Parts: sequence; structure tokens; C-alpha cells
Amino acid sequence: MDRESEAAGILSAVPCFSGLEAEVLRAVAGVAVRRRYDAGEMVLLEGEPAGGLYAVEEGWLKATKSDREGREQVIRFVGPGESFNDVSVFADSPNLGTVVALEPTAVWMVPREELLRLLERHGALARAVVVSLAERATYLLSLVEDLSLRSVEARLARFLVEGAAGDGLSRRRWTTQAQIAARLGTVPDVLNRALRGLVEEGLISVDRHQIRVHDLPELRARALMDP
Amino acid sequence: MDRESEAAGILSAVPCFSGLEAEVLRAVAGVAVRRRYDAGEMVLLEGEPAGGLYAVEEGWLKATKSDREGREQVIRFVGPGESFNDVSVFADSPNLGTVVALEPTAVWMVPREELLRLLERHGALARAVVVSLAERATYLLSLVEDLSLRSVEARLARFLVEGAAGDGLSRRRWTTQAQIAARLGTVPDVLNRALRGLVEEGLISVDRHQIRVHDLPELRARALMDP
DNA sequence: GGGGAAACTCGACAAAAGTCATGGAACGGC
DNA sequence: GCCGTTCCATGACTTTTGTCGAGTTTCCCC
Repeated sequence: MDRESEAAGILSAVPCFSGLEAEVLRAVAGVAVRRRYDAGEMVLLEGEPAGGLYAVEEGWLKATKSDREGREQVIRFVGPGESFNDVSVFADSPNLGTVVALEPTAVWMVPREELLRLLERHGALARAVVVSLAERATYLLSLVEDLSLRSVEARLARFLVEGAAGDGLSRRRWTTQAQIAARLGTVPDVLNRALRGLVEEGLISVDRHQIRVHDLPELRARALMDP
Repeated sequence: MDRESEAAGILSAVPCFSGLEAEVLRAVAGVAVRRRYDAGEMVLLEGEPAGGLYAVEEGWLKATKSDREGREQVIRFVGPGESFNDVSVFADSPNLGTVVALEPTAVWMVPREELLRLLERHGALARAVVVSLAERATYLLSLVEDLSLRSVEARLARFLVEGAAGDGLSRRRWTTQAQIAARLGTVPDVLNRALRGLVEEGLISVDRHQIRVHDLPELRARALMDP
């Protein structure tokens, strides 16, 4: 398979480009460049000019905001089939957050200029982008709601409920308590307390590689609990 | 001026529909309906099916999320020339927040179905929507950053700096401490403390109808301050 | 102009979250 | 297998934020 078909395959899985006719998809794929990053490598730095939109082929990354003391809020974890930096590109703004690879990662970068040109030409692309941006905004709204209206315990419960495939959250190597804490808008110590609280109540059990959910209904209830 | 031209005039001021050719604009205006609300009236309720996109002709409203104990986070205040509920419509989701009029208000509602149909037909509309959604997402990101990374004092300083036209924030009737507190993700008491703190340091002065900014540079510095 | 509601002020207190210090356990590289 | 690094556990302590109650002012509607 040639490079362009490969790119088209990856990109077609991304919501942003889903449902496009083959022709448009190839046009996008034609200008995309593949890049690899190792764990810990920085892909984007907040404030730098936006180079383009990224689609993840393989591996996981985190998109973050941080203050200058170095405390960071993870906006979201980004995995295969997802895109990032789309907001920066379409809002015509510098990178709105920092993105760091959490494991060895392969991404396709669609340069900003070309993407905007394609957006002009193809209405179908524009419509797909509308939907994916609206969904991004929906997600951000739920993050605001979480941070402002819910306790750390409730946020943790929600995180577990959403991430729980089957009976628990199988943790990848990078899913450390520090990362989860940053995602929930708190610090590792506090997260640890919350985790152990839930463990003592028998709702979950925690081991190094996995968090098992024992009482999903009750966990759901906690997730809706207000501070 | 007929109803449709009037609608077109109002809608053309909204970012979402800005820069559209007259033809498209008239198409949108043709399906819009005008509605009025009194202070305190609810325009949208979170969770209800999304009826359409709203553009404000006159008056101010607040878009909020709340938990069931009734505590609310104001997402943003919405005024003339702005739109709301666009995210719900384009994400094809129920209303994502509750919207309440803060004063007597006139809005134009563009029904969901029709809007989506127009989006199909007019690429220019889709592109305008892309930009305005990306800007909405940008705003939400800054809200997340505020809530998670900054102290109440810093948030207040930022709010004042952004809202400050000239030497201060002239408060409309509805800009009470309770509303500002809800916007900043805290409670009236705490906001009041923060306000008086800034007053004692001579950075601002507060009276019933206005907040005067005396030391904008220092206020800017506080706005960037982390917890 | 009077009466009532809403908004603001203020101090004392409670609770949630954040910080610090420390030790132990797991893991990764050699 | 050894050793250093990272991660996790845990208790004591601080700070920030939130809560309560009460008193005062302002505004708005009769």
C-alpha cells in the first residue's frame, strides 16, 4: 500500500474526516505528513503558531494547559482515531494547549494552509468539521461542569464509569495516578485519598495495572453526586 | 422594513452568520422567528430537545449549567449580536445548558431542521459555523483553565480586565455579585471577600452601579497569578 | 414616602482540597 | 540481580474555599 492510501485509511477513521467521499479523503491524505514521537516527547507547545491538524495513527498523548508554576490540567487523553489541535487551526489561533506523547506514537499532520484551502473547496469536509467541533465543545462543557460543580470523588467516579470497559479500567503503562489526577484537576495525593476511599467502601479495587469496578451502579450514583 | 429584512440585519451581525452572501442570509432569515422574554424567564432548559439556534437582538441572558442542589455555573453571559445553543444544534444533542433572560430580551430563533438543511446547501454557511464553533471551543478552554488553575482572586481580576471598557466595568442592573460569582465558579460571599481585598489594595473601587479600575497593569498581573 | 425584597457586608466557623515529609514497593536499564 | 528512578501509600499540617447567621443598605413597587 502506498503512503497516500495508508494515510487515507487512518484519516477516514477520524471523526473530523469521517464520511467523506474518496476523492476528498485522498486530497487530504495527499498533503498529510507522518511523524513519530517517543514517550515524553513534546508534539505541540501552547502559544506557538499552529502548524496543522493532527490525527493519531497509533499511541496515546495528552493535551494539557499549564500555569507557569508547572501545574497542569490535562484537557484530554488522545488516542488512535482521534485528532488534536483542530480548534487552534480553525479558530486561526496559536496552539491552544501543549501536547505530549505518553508512549511511542505515530501521527499524521495535515498542514494548516492546505486544510483551510480544502475546507473552502469541499462542503462535505466543512460539514464534518462542524459536527466534530460541536462535539469537542460538548466535551469541554462537561469538563467545565465537572471542575466547577463536582467534588474530586465525584469526578473520579465519573472518570472510572466512562473509562470502564466491562469490569474495570485496564491501565496502560502511562495511566499513573499523577496523570489521572492532572486530568481530574487535582493533585496525586488527593486522588490517592479518593481512590482509597472508594476501595475501603468496596466499590473498586486498585492494583498496579488495573482498576477493577465492583459496584458500577453505586459508582454511577457517586458520579452524579454534587460536592 | 419587513420582518425578513429586519431578521437579516440582526443575523448578519452574529459571528455564526457573518460574511454570508445576501442570498444565504435571506434564506436563514426567512425561517427565523422572533421571540421576546422578560427578565427571569427561562428560554431553554438543559436536557430538553434542541429546538434551534438563537441570535440575540436585544437584551442580555445567561447560559448556565447546574447541579441538582441548584448551584449553578454561568458558562457565559450572552448579549446583542451573539448566538446561543449553536453547539447543541450542531452536535445533534439535547440542550447542553439552561438559558435565562436577565432583562427584557428579543431573540431570533432559527429552527434546527431548517438550519441543518441550509448547512447542507451552503458551503459558506458551513465555513462560518466552523470558525464560530472553534472560537466557542477556545473560550471554553480558557474557562477550564481558569477554573482549574487559578484562584478566585485571579479569576476575578481576569474578569474585570476583560470586561473593563475604559476605566471600569459599568454594571447593568443584573450584574450582581451573585451573578458574577456564578460566572467565576464560586459563591457570593467569597467573591465579596475578593472584591474588598482588591479595594483595600487600591486596585479598584466598587459602588452600586460600577466597578472602577484604578490600576489596570497591576490587575493584569493578578489575572495571570496562579493559585 | 413606606414597606418589603433583594443585594451587599462581615465575622466566625467548617470542610474540602492542597502541601509537605517520609518510607516502601515496583519497574526498567544495565 | 542490582540500583536508581518513578510510583504509590500515608499521616500531619496549611490554605483556600464554602457555609451560616445576622445586620445594613439600596432599590423598587405600591
